[in-house]
Amino acid sequence: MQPDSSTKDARRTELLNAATELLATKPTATLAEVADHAGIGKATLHRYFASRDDLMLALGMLALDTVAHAIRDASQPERGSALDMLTRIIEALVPLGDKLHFLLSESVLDTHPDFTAADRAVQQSMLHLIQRAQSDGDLRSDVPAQWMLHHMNYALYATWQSVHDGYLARKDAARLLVTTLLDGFAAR
Amino acid sequence: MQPDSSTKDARRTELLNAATELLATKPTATLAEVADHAGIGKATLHRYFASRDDLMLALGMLALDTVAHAIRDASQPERGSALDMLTRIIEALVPLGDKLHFLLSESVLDTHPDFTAADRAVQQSMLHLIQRAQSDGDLRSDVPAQWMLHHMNYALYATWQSVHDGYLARKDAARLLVTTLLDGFAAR
DNA sequence: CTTAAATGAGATAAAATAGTCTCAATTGAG
DNA sequence: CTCAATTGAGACTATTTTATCTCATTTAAG
Repeated sequence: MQPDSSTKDARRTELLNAATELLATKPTATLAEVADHAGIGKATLHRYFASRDDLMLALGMLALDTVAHAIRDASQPERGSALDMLTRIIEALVPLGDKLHFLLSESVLDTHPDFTAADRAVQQSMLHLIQRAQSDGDLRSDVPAQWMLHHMNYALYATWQSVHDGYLARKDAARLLVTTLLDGFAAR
Repeated sequence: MQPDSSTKDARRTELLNAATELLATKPTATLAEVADHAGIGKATLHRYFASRDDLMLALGMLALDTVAHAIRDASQPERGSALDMLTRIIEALVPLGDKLHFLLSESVLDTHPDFTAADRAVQQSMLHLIQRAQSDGDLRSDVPAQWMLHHMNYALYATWQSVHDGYLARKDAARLLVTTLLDGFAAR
């Protein structure tokens, strides 16, 4: 009868997550492959997303939502310094590497104003956090915050990939990444 | 008359460089777009590379050759420590970021044994260099060399992109990347 | 159970892309 | 200059992918 909107939403999200999983590692996958991987018929896929472009936009938006949500959850501004917050955020984002793919290397999304605007907002909030850590004297001030952010984004993605490909233990990943970003590789 | 093989080779390489330029930022570009961007007709493109797959493989191989060559040139084993060599290599690789794209995120190439073997060889030589720098006490020994390598590869690509997109001065790039990798972001 | 909505499978149509072919124009070696 | 090779433009075909449509089956609310 009446479609239960919450159920339908959940199904839609599941579908998007399955699509993310596949497209993050094989961006050229066919819509038929996406439907297969999600375990649904391609007709159904089209009922949820009229075109490939629609799907890509939804994927970008979900990625953004998920990341933004993780950042909010990990922030807990009342607890700890800006650097502590950043550390918690990094730990929270490593498992979301497949979503990050859409924020870093999906040039199709660059043409969607909705997406680019929302993306800018998320990046901006991260930038402010980095700048606060610089003011606190916890992060170097002789390195541009913008650079740190960009570098961090790619490092997050690379780390997720290491875990995904089986070269790095999931539980080691965040710690290794944080020490790499903060302390670098040089021996002291 | 007789085709001058060196001229023809040079033209082929120019073609590949143009293709690299486009496909590194827009991996889904059409063959017609590739031909356009290279300033040639698509018929000619097909005369050099029978299929898209052929082109991709040639791009991967050129990327590998270029990178391997840059590494050899920058090495100069007689001059300086392993860490010095690594630093020179990083400086040399930043401008080759578009080539790196094919070594990092072109899943099509994973199915070409020729490519994966050659890639493995290059990565292996870099790994040995990192391990030497660890033995020398110049790089931390409590961080896996394999991880450093993987992280470095992505950092190189991210840096090239920053320059390419105009967010980072070409002349600042290598220095910033080296200090990031070696010293990290934490204030001392 | 009943029934309307949602789904899957696959046929089909439409569109995009890859790849082939022809021919006139250009190039470059001799 | 001459001539054979190479090229570019675009028509054309083949193939792949996207998108639509139909209909029998499944699902779940009431």
